[in-house]
Amino acid sequence: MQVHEVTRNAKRPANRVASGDAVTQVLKETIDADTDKGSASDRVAAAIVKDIRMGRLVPGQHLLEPELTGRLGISRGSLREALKHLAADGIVTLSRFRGAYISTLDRKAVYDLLDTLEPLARLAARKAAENNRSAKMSKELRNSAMRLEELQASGKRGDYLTERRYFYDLLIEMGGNGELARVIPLSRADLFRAQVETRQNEAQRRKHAEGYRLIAEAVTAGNVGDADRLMGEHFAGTRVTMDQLADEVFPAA
Amino acid sequence: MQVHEVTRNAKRPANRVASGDAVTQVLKETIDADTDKGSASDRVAAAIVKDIRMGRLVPGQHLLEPELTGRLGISRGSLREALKHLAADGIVTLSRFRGAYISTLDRKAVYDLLDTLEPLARLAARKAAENNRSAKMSKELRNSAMRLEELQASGKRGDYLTERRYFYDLLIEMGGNGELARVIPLSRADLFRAQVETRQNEAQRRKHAEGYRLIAEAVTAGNVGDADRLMGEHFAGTRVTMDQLADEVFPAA
DNA sequence: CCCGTCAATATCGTCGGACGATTTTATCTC
DNA sequence: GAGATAAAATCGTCCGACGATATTGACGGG
Repeated sequence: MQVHEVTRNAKRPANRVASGDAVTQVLKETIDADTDKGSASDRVAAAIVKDIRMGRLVPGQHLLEPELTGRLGISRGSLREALKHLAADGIVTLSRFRGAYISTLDRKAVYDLLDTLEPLARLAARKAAENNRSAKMSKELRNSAMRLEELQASGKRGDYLTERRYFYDLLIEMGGNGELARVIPLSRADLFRAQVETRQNEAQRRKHAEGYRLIAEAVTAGNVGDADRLMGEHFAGTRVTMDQLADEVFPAA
Repeated sequence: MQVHEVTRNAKRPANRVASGDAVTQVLKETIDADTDKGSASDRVAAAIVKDIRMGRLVPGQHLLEPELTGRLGISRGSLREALKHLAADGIVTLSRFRGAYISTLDRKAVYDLLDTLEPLARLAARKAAENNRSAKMSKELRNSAMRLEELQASGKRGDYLTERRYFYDLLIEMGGNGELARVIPLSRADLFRAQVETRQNEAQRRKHAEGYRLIAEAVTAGNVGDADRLMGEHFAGTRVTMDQLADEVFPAA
């Protein structure tokens, strides 16, 4: 399970300039600006996932409770709820007396994730195509796919991943399946993407971004079969890319 | 996310006699006997899911923090972690100042759950069939399917659901996909089953139990295609059963 | 007798401090 | 320099407290 940022009411990612501030303030800002509602632990969990996307937290990184409570201005109890939540989603790994670490995905974990995520993503695409009644959301989905191609070209990796998350949130919201929104491991996919994103070459990245545009077109055209098939091809392409990446990208867990 | 009872190392359900004790002791016993490891919040969450399977907690039921901490002998903090976890998995619904309730699934939620669960269950069946190397686990899976038919006939609903959960845990463990174990909403399926189980007629129940035997045979024979197809037919049968059930089984959420 | 108003109660979300258990690190001795 | 010992760090759990809000019950008027 992933961090349950409210998937309904998917929120357009803010186009914030990345001020290279002291890390001490970064998480705090993230919370105040973007995840301003929900319980304290939900806000913290969402902020940590976002910081993974933005590259401010990297796989393997050590998270200390005293430090985080200090930075985020919350109590240990609330922080522990957030970490427990993230651990259940496989975003962080908790080890007693030693602290929490941002999880690292080895090669098998990545293929397992892709195998599990694919049927859910295809379901999301089918449901969205079949259920899409809102012209506004259709337009927003196409816009998001367009922004993805722009962000890919501009090299803003963190913003690209945040926009990608928004794209999936939109797709799921359009499909109207609340269970899918709860189950689909988008946050773990964020972790996966953050880990491999910088290791891909230009062609791989471009193809990845193009996939979203094709999917958006099929979905907004109400073409259920194409939406499903294109999402499948998108995953097939991702697997090919993974096959091409060196082993060092996937440290031993 | 569902309650992450350690799915690896799936534990055979104890054939405990249901002593109709004071409810005050029931949860406590459940914890001590069956969920004896892991953190306090994990034990509590697992115990609550189990009590839902056993019919000791019913959908819509009100859970009060002071009462539960008293019964279970844990602090409020640990209980809150457990409730938060269960809420993320859609097992309980938290509403501020009003308490926690066992979630109730309306008709749409049930169909959404089935749509989401089906591709994951089929993936589990395929992976188990394709990956099954342990003769011991194959035997255990067939035994579990056999016990399911016995328990169905004997009318022990709670034990049937617990065995069913064990069957799925086995299947997933055999498949060896750790991501699937994390994502598949088995606890929510438990909630769904507990809600509808008593409303099904004999024929519906018998067919349901038979499905597991067929699946177990295909899986242990290493027949990937059949395993996938049979799981799909199993879900198709479940949908037919749901279509036949009266609306009153699915209260307004 | 019914209904609206208002106070008392119940309940959650969060906080801060405390303790034991265990790992990690630093210090000291040889 | 290596090993043993002590100190520090860190998590898991518990307890008590406070504010905020919903629920409940009492009270009085119509």
